[in-house]
Amino acid sequence: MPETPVSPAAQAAHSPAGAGLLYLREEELRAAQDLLFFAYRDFTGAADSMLEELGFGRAHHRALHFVGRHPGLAVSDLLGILRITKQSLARVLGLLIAKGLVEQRPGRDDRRQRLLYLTASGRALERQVFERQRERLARAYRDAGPQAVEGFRRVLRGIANEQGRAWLDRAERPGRP
Amino acid sequence: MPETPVSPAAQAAHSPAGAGLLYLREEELRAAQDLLFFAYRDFTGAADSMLEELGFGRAHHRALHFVGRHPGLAVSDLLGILRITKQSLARVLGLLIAKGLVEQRPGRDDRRQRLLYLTASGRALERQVFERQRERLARAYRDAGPQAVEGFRRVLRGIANEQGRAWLDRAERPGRP
DNA sequence: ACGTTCACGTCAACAATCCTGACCCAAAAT
DNA sequence: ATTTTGGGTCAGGATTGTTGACGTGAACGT
Repeated sequence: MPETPVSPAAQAAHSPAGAGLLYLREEELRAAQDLLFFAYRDFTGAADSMLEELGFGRAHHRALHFVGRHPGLAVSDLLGILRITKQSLARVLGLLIAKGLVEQRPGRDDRRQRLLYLTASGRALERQVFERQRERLARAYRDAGPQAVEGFRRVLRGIANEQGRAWLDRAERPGRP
Repeated sequence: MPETPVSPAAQAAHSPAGAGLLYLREEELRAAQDLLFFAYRDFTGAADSMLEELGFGRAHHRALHFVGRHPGLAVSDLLGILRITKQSLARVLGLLIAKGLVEQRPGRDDRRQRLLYLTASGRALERQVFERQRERLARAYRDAGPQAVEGFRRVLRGIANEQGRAWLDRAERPGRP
């Protein structure tokens, strides 16, 4: 007998009287604001001192990170991910390129493009910065367990918009989203 | 027969050959970087246009939010939450106070303190901004379901540091953390 | 071939938000 | 009485983001 597909919310609605929807209460949603703030604050903060020593800031890290995640990323795509103007990115990217961490190559299909790649030293640096964040993340994952991690991923994915999800998917399956 | 307490990570380790630790692989951790970025980007972005119309920015929103979450918050505590200097906060808070959204009252136990409260209009505004973020969050929660939400909370809580967790706990049980 | 559009780059000035250092007043602690 | 602490102010500087304008050359459409 095939089971009828039921959404997670619908499943919860079937649990003991009304209790199933507690997680949608205002207080729960407000707590999420706090959770996101503190987690993001501390996650990004973990890399700050290292970035600072190198004369970089978070903006540089973000650029470095996404170029590393998507080798051959087009400038316009990076703009779309970071949600900043090209002038703003130019300053940040210019420094990364000047420092030999990022390189640009003309696109094969469109020679106007300046596809972005991390250099070997760029990858090395990105890895170093990643290590600063990794331990915090791994510990949180281990403490929470795989089921919780799956839930974490599902919810965050749902908070991100369509474009964000497309890039998340692409990171798993290389190719333009 | 009482069950022996087993940590979530240990439970996972007992699952089919090695698969239990997949969620701690580097690629999984890297994906978390992306997830956090996109979710936070879009979550905070949801309120930006409203804030801008009012002549405020994210810094103002953060201050407004936490004063609302913790009525009677001391200035030094807000500094500790936001991780900014008092000079920086002074500008932001000064505007909120000037606009009649926040008020200060001397502490009862320590008259040097300037305890912070949202005014009625401050609360009204904070609620309006919250509504901008709420729907996105609620939809993500509904889609993911209560189990996933619990997981989300557990992991984010684990990413935040001790101080963050203390404030998270206090938001649930009013009182200084 | 030519006109238009597009990817990216540059220059410039300004804004939001954060920092450091210094100094001050008054309350609290020693 | 002296020292420490909570909060405030002044000032100058840094990071990162914005807007507008202009330019080059590749790609596209006619």
